[in-house]
Amino acid sequence: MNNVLEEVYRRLLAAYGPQHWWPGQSPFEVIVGAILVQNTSWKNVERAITNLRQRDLLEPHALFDVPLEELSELIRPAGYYRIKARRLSNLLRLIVESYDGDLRAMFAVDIPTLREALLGVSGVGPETADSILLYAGDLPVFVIDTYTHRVMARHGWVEPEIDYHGLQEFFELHLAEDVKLYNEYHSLLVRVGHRHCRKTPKCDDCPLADLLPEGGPLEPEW
DNA sequence: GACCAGGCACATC
DNA sequence: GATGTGCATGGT
Repeated sequence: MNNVLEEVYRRLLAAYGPQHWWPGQSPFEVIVGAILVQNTSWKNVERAITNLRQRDLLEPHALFDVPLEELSELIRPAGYYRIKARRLSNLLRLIVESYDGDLRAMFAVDIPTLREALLGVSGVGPETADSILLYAGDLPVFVIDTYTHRVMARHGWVEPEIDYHGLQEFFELHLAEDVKLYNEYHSLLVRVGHRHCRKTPKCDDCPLADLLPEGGPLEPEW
């Protein structure tokens, strides 16, 4: 434990405990959730997934066969439901047509190749792709999101202008390559970001408060 | 009623 | 290449 990332992780884990992200769900449910949760609270996503589960649609072929209009109604509670139905359909086409719906086969592909394939799907960006690789595929890929960026930049640990790949590299270079660690770390960053690192940060009683740079968090207008 | 939520693609300059 | 905008429901 000799770098700031490890210290931050220790504190977050001590403060919040394991987050158990995407517990008890199949890899396919994680994939569906990764699309549905885009810029949306998980609570809303749960309702949508419940609709799919009730109809036994949490399987690649079954869900791919649902007409787009019907699919969009089922996922409506998740918001952006028309665009997300399209995005889900795009991703399902890859899974069904390239891997015959076999997720084990898909995740057996080497990481860079699979990541590129996922990014080739319209509606799958870097965070969604990496969430799928880490949380559904159990592959060692560190997921970056807006909170990750905010927490790291506001504490002055990275340049605010750093991009997705740069930030991802920062984590992957300074941490042991460990799926469990990547999983827990990302979820803890979302947790602390949700509570404290908002547009108007509440830094009192934040487990990272005393690690703030002189003068408080940088760029508080984010 | 404003603001926010585990992004992404596309238009415009 | 940078910046702005649409997408939409549900909770605080």
